[in-house]
Amino acid sequence: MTQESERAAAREDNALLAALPTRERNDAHRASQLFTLNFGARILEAGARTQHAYFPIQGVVSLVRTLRSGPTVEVGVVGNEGMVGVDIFMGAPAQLNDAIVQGEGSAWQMSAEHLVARFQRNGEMQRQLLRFTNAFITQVSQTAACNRAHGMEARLARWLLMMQDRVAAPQIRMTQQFLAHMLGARTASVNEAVQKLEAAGVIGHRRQEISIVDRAGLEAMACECYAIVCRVYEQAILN
Amino acid sequence: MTQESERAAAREDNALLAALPTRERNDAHRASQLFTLNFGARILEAGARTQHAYFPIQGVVSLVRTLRSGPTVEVGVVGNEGMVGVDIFMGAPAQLNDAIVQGEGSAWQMSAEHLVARFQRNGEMQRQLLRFTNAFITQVSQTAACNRAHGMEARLARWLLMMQDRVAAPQIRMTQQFLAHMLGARTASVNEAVQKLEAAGVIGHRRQEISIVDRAGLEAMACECYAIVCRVYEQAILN
DNA sequence: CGCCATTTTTACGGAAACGTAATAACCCGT
DNA sequence: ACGGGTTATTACGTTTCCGTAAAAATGGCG
Repeated sequence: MTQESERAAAREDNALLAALPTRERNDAHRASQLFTLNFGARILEAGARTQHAYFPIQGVVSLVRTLRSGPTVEVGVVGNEGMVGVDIFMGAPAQLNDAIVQGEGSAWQMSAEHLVARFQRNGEMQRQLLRFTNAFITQVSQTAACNRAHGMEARLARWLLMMQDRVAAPQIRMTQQFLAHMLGARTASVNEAVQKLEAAGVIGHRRQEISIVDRAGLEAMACECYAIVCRVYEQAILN
Repeated sequence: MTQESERAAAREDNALLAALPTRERNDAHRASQLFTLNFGARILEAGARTQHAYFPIQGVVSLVRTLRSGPTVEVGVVGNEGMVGVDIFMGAPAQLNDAIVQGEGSAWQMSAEHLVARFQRNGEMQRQLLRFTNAFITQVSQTAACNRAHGMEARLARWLLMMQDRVAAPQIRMTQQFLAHMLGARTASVNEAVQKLEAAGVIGHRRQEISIVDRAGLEAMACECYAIVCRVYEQAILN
């Protein structure tokens, strides 16, 4: 089996579920429904009790915090490698992030009750969920530091790379306005950064779309945070 | 029992352990040693396998991320209400934050093995640990957004308030240099902010020390993040 | 094919923080 | 009371990003 087909195969199921023993995996599937991730959909709402968890098969979900003072900031991003709705099994009454679909695709949707039941069986499912949650904590930590220390350009480069890893396509579709919401900045600032990256020859762009032209070059312009988060997820998924 | 003495009583044990049923609580104590939190001590090291968890009784521990590019940034802070070393039961090989003692005091130190064993008993201990971890995720998320959106002055005010809640003393001792490391800024920038807060009459300060003069005033100058994180911890600790 | 709403790009003054580094204040120990 | 090292403060030019808003371009639809 080539690397190519392995990658394709991996995208046929959520990686977290795929890592389960066959029996648990089938059980998880039976307890779930396929759910379409439509661009822009808010699948979790800040402040509301979380009713469902989502295990993305394809597509990307951003966890976004809206500040009273106005701006919104993305604190983490979840794709095939993880799940959305950790608060369910963490015993929280609610969570404070919105979860917004960034990249279209599909996900397994599991009710809170079903998820809790499976978590409490203390098996591989629990183990995988916790490992993922820990990796997620690392991602958010890194974002916290990154937001303090790194400039727009490097942060944009990181964001594009993380997004591409999860949509597995050379182009990324969204308005710069939307991107600005994710990065917690002005549209104009994002635009400036986009143009700098383009001038450097690492990305191309047109209305509603950015494409990665020179991945290695883009990685070089991204902050260390990209590599760090990648590594952490690799470790979390390996058994 | 007055509120005063209740508060004092609460500080005789770590709140997370104190919330356990007597039997589990005693068991946790037996599996732990009292550990002195000395100012500046690094009780967890980034990249190293976490050998011990710490349940602060008094004192404060900061979780700090060091970026390759130089600066250090605090991503979260833990006191009496929580514990340090969540990665142990989250099944991680290591974590990427340093844990540094910010406020002197003491803590229960429990070995990773003991903690894992107790976590896996699936009882109230597990439940409390997970609830705390979720609150901690919220804190880090908030910090991520805060670092992007709020200015030095507001962030400093928030930091002072959070620190004071955890040391339960009117003064906070540390150099502005140290503070700058926490806030991920220059000493000079911190100094400027300190002076502004002092000019506003909400804090006083002298070498190695900042004291809170007008708490309500300071709260008014802090960003929303302070109140949000407070509320989340309250909810996590209530059963 | 041209209109129109959306999206992108440009513009400009200003605020916040930075890098660097020199100077001043403070306090401990002798 | 006097050093001397640590800590705080001030200084200055520079960069990055913000707020606001106007101008330009893009592309779908009639």
